Amino acid sequence: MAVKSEHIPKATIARLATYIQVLSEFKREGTDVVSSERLAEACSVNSSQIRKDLAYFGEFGVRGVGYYVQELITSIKRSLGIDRAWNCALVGVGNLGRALLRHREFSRKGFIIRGAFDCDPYKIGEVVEGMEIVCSRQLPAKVKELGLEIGVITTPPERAQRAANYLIGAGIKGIINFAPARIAVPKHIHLEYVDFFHYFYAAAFHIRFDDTRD
Amino acid sequence: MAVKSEHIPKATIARLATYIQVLSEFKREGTDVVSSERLAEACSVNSSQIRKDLAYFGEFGVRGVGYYVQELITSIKRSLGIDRAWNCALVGVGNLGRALLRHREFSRKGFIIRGAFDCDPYKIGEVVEGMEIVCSRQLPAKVKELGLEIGVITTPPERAQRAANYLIGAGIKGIINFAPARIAVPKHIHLEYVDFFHYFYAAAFHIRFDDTRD
DNA sequence: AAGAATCTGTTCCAAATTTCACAAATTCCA
DNA sequence: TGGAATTTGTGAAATTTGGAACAGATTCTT
Ligand SMILES: NC(=O)c1ccc[n+]([C@@H]2O[C@H](COP(=O)([O-])OP(=O)(O)OC[C@H]3O[C@@H](n4cnc5c(N)ncnc54)[C@H](O)[C@@H]3O)[C@@H](O)[C@H]2O)c1
Ligand SMILES: NC(=O)c1ccc[n+]([C@@H]2O[C@H](COP(=O)([O-])OP(=O)(O)OC[C@H]3O[C@@H](n4cnc5c(N)ncnc54)[C@H](O)[C@@H]3O)[C@@H](O)[C@H]2O)c1
Repeated sequence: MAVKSEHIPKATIARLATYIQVLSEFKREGTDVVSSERLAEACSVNSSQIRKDLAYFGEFGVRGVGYYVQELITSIKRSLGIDRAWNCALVGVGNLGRALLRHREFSRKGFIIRGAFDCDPYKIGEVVEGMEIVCSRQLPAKVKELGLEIGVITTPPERAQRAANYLIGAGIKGIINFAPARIAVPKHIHLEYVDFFHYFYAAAFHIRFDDTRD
Repeated sequence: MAVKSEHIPKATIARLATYIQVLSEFKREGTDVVSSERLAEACSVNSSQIRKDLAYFGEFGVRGVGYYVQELITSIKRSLGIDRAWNCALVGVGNLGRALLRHREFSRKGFIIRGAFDCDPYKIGEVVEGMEIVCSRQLPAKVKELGLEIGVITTPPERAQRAANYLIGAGIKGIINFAPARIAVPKHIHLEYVDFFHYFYAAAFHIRFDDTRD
């Protein structure tokens, strides 16, 4: 994939995800071509922002016409590296882990949970959504065997570092941490934090202070 | 609460959430005082970033000393408007909705899910985590009765707009949308999108392109 | 076929955000 | 008590990000 520029802003990656979502809706509605202006409106961003975001990766539009919806979806997916499947390991099969396991959309979008790991002996052996829960100690073997690349941590926060250590030792390439705990990883491991409370805090802050401004 | 400045960057709000998380860990470990330098390291940010973020809301530190951990947690919480409880409505009690309902941490942090709504007749009447699922049509009555302020949408994406409409009609003040669909809301309603795929896309992108740079 | 209309890609400028650097405040210690 | 050692809060500099504007490419219209 040709990345034209060195560094791509985090915000651009976030917006590209939105573009895919909205473009998919357009496609479902039968829209074949879309202008940056129309896409911008649906995504609540500026149209030149969209054109600039896309320009990091190439030229995907046709002047005087716009963007072909399906083609643009494909191009963005290739740009993000999601034009192929990613094998994931889920560590911690509790409430949230189960919700993720049962969510069909993950595999549909190319993120396939191929291993479910827990350390609770009562859970090991249980089958959730056609997937047998195995002991965390089997991580190294399974990561190699199944080619797992992304680790998803849904353990309690105090166990997140240990789960990360297992994953890293097993040779995982990136980690998505749903537990509300900072964890330390070597520089070559990509780490994403998913903090639900962040969104609740932001909502509370804005509700409280946006319109009680007197 | 005294907000010193007009506009506060979204990124600042996000970081404040991280600061609370890390400070809580420090507190648990028995640390009473912390410098911006040490906090910065734990949060992987620049120390003057922290000082500037805090400066939006007031002066919470002591020169030559640092910040008193408990005091700073309290100050940040007050700054964000989470020094009180927020009553929430959960709309769509499926896999994800149940995970959220069962998650004790929400009420512990002051976000109390007081109403669970669904439109599936098979689910209405069921009790999850001590909460009876009621029909979405009861939203207006319940929002008033229970003083619900934040609506949490965990319906399928094609129902997200309808759920939002119910919530808005019922007089909710803000919405957190876990469904992967853009929704339209009036300007006075605060809206947060939670898109899990965003994190997976970002991970895929960085794993693929950070270290295959040749 | 020529001119009007449309819409992208890109350059240039403005605004916002982050980082640096240091004066001011506080503590510690001799 | 005074001077060294810390560490905050903040103004100024540097960097990053977003937006306006327009040349260049394409289609539409007559
Ligand atoms: N449930 C939610 O809606 C929700 C929302 C936001 C964040 N979270 C966070 O997600 C995480 C999981 O939440 P949950 O509600 O599913 O908790 P849970 O207690 O239901 O599940 C945690 C699971 O992790 C397993 N586990 C513990 N240590 C482990 C280890 N070292 N290796 C492998 N597995 C291990 C436990 O056996 C358990 O099955 C928590 O950190 C929580 O704070 C959950
Ligand atoms: N499960 C996950 O891990 C996960 C992860 C990311 C995103 N999401 C998103 O969260 C949403 C919920 O996912 P899920 O797995 O829980 O789906 P689900 O199908 O298990 O649950 C959806 C629930 O919403 C109810 N519902 C439908 N229309 C409604 C309406 N108008 N009013 C009230 N309730 C209504 C349904 O009856 C059902 O109980 C989806 O949009 C999904 O894409 C889920």
